[in-house]
Amino acid sequence: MSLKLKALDQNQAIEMGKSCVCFITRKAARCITQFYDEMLRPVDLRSTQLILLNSIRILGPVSIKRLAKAVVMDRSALARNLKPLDKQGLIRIESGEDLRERVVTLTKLGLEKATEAFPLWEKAQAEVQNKLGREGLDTLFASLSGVVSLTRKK
Amino acid sequence: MSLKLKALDQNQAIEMGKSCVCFITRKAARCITQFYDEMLRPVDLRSTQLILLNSIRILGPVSIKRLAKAVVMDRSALARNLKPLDKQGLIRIESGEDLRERVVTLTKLGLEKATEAFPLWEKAQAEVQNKLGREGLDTLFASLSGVVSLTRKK
DNA sequence: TAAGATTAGGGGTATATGCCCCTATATGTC
DNA sequence: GACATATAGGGGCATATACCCCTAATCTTA
Repeated sequence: MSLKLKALDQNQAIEMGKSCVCFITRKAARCITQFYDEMLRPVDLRSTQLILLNSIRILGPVSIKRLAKAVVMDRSALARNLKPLDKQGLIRIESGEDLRERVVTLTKLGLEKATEAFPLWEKAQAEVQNKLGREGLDTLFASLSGVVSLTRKK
Repeated sequence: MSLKLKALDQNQAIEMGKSCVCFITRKAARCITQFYDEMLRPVDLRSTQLILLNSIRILGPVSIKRLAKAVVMDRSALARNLKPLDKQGLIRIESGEDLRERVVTLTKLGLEKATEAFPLWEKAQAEVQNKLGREGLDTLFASLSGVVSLTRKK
């Protein structure tokens, strides 16, 4: 930076603090995650983990790559997040026919865990829906989907 | 769990995958964070870091506790997030009059960094606003604020 | 004022997340 | 079939985030 910029003033700072989409979105993610985490505590699962188990439940035997795309997450981050689930025996990770691939499957134990978690998730979800209202929830989804697709490449 | 539950079926799984507020919110947070991060790369700051610098800019010399409350973040998580900023000399952390407290201040270098980052942030913000529209942005904010206040204790 | 309660942070532990670079495996082309 | 290219993951590195428990400092109250 060769140019001498005028130092960020209080008004600009306040504007950033109030209107930053990244800030509000991350803040909300932290809050909502804590909320779901707390609801899921009885089954000893984090929200992120339930999300993964559930996605694996849906996508059946699935490669890391495809799963990562489905949950919109970095491949290597996903792979790491799978480790605790693997260690607990909730999923199985094996080589596929294509030897480059690793195929992820839900185990019996994993399905049981997801089954136990479901009613707790429903309760959390219902509470949120209750507070935000059906419409609030719909617009929230619409907006956030907008954010996601906004930044998706390919 | 002594009760034998009926195993989570595909429809339930799909419902969870499609409607989970936690999932969509985290997904959006990841996406938007990557977007802002990329825009901020030229000044070698992450979005989270800019958010913190900016909050410190606004709140002046501020204790960890108060800052954590302002950004709605766990105290100890915040303290750790401050470390890289401290190491880079962008902030200063010292003891306050109350010896239990640590007081955080923006340094000259930190102010410069925030100043350089501001136009980049504006650009990112403008792009998002462009895609979502003024109204989309407003509803997004309303919804997310709802989520945050929904889960705030005290 | 001394004992008990409250408050601010620190450190341990575990997860979540992304980028970059490297290796192994496929695939496509001559 | 040999070589160039493309694809799937793994590992290093750095940050982000939360919970729990512990210590130090302050405040309250008997």
